[in-house]
Amino acid sequence: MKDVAAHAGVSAATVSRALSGGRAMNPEVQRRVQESARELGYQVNLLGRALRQQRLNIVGLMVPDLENPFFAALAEQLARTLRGNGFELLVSSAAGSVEIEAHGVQSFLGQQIHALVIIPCDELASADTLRLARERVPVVQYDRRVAAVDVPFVGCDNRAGMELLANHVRTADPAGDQVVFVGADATSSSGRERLEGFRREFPNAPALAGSFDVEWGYRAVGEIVAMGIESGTIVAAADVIALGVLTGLIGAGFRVPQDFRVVGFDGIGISQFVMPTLTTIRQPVERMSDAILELIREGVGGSESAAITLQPEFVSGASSPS
Amino acid sequence: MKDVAAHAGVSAATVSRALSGGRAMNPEVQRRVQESARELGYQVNLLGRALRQQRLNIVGLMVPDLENPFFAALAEQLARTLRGNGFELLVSSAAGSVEIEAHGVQSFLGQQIHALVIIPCDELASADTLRLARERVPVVQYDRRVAAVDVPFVGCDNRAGMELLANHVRTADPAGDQVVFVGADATSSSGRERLEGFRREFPNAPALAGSFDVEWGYRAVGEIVAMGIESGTIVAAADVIALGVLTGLIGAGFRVPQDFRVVGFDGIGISQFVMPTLTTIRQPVERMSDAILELIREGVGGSESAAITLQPEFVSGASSPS
DNA sequence: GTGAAAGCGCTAACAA
DNA sequence: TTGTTAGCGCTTTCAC
Repeated sequence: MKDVAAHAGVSAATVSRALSGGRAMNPEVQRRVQESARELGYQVNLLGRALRQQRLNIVGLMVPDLENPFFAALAEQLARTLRGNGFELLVSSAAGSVEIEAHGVQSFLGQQIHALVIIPCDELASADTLRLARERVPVVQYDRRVAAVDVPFVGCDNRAGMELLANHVRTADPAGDQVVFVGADATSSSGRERLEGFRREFPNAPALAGSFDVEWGYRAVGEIVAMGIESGTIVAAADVIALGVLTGLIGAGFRVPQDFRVVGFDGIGISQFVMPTLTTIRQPVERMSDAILELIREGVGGSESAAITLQPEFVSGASSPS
Repeated sequence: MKDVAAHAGVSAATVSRALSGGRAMNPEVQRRVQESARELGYQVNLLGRALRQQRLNIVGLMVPDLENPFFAALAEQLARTLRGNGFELLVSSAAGSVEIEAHGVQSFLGQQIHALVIIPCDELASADTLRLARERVPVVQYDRRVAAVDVPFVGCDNRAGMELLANHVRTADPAGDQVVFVGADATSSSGRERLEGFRREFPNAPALAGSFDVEWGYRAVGEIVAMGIESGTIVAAADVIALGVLTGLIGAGFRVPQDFRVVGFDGIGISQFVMPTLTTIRQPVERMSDAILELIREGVGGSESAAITLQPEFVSGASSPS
């Protein structure tokens, strides 16, 4: 920076003003400084700036698992939204572990990020991490909620989504054949709420519990067959699970949708193009990202934490390629 | 930090020593300082530390697209490897754009990251970004290579992988029925090398070009049908593409593997559990991550850039769930 | 409109 | 072994 100042024949303060562009100044001088900077290949040290300003214009996103394509899609969309508004998004994965999550959040905090967006790993065990983070920086919970901690939340209405799915299932199959729920772990709010939503609609249908990944859906088919069920509708708690279910069904020789109908939840990323007739519930990812941006801008001030629950929409199954 | 020093009755330098744990010191004092720190909820400001030390123990990973599950898998594995060795991995996505990639890399550099790992967007247009980064920090190219720039590379031998696939295809189908390649864009080295590998094995087979995503595989089925092909083996340049192909085939009423066999490439993440009979080539992700760690540790010093090309392995198609 | 100077939080060299 | 001091690169008063 000193070099640029010398090269342009001004002081370091002027270089700073010329490049950060905040205050009014002689445009001719500004141009000269910018040219010198380019010529010398100078690039501001964000650490120096952040140390002085006490904040970096970076938002951290902590996800439970990057290999879940729904989280990847959330990350991509959030990055897009923030990028258009002067922020950079950096993503870190907890790899399913509460300890790694805690450690990663600590690292984010140490870097003086502007805000933290977190999809908590565990409805209970992530609470301490959230409490800690909230003392230092604006925090938003995304998609999954730790209710015990007073931190704003943005997500979709999982129970309403299940209601939409249930209506579809009943319409498509008024005879009321077998319905099975292939759920995820109940240690996340989304998993629990979707199970509750399903139970309210189909109190007597069997519900299996697993995790949010393809493998579980694949294995669940074995369990369903073992129950003696050979046709019906399978409601998966997420599209990744539905994908595994479809794979398992076809591998086991069933026909879709003749033998089994499969519906999912999330409606995003890869699943949009997976298999025929995957009907799903689409989460309003753009609006959720916008809501997060808004919270971050406000600094997530009050002790009165917002809980922004947006409405998902029904998406009918894809047809085959022409 | 001053507060902790006062609380423990020592100087700031001692607090620093006690918490970063580098130098020898009175263990009793160290314990006291650590206790004070915990009591006051003190956490080091990594910015201050990095500013002083001129480096952060963070490695940046720039990927073309987080929604590609193969890249997500690479990111997860790299994070795991680095985490075990004192580094933190932060991920940023270029969202398919060279401009966003350049901007993200600039941001990483401004943060004084310890090293940059990059899966370049474009075999040509990413060159400037690589050159710029290499001036400031150790850089490793991963999976895709910009040959024009002298920056070390870690990846797998795509041509050898295609050879393995070809052997399988010929064995499974000695009659030699129709083989079609559903490729990706040739603006990435992996896309180009896999196409070349295919061409060398099947000089006369048709090869379609598209992109590394599910949607393209799905659409490719339409093109194949339009060519009048109604059975054979489809070689996809990546598992994500194979996934789309399978979806398209089944949606169009074909049977797999009776009418069409499908093989993929990458062998990682979601694709491991997708559909029956998806045979693929598995990239040695763990060994690739280890190689990257090694390069980062060495500081990627010499002007003689390494090109570490590891051997992939053949993975036969999955069977159905029991 | 611009420069001089102070200081963000930390650590490394040196002195005690 | 510990304290003192200087300074990493930047921005922001406060004078001019």
